[in-house]
Amino acid sequence: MRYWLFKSEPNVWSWDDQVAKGDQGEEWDGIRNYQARNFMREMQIGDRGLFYHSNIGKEAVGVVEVCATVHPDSSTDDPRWECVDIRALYPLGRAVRLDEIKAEPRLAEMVLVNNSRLSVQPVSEDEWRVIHELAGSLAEA
DNA sequence: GCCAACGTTGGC
DNA sequence: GCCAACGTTGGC
Repeated sequence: MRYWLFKSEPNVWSWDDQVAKGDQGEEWDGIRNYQARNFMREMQIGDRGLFYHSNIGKEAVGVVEVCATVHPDSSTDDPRWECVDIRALYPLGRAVRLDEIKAEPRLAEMVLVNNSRLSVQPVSEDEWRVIHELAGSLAEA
């Protein structure tokens, strides 16, 4: 199983919106960046991801699971763009803010810190554990 | 609201 | 295939 991070502006699509979709999940559509799309192509069902609020909040708020592998993005006719489906699994014990992530030496290599514009990105297993530690959540939840 | 960083586009 | 111009993202 691999770990990822999904960025969303909460005024457009928030964690609460994601939770409201329930177990059926929702397309992670609208990605128009090759790097991000290529990461989605690597995703497997059951992979986990952090749900991160950009712009407003700037914090990781919950954990999602990939529930459909990559398929055409229904929000465009352009065949270049594909996406996966994700569903909400559980909220973090508390939100972990970007400034905390930047202040944590063990997270200095996170893509979020070094390439803040990439909207879908991989997270290492160590980083995954540290985020959960900061959130007061069990990584195995 | 500003602007730096980055990605994409298109002319050559 | 280079690179200038432009558009977008996202932190501040």
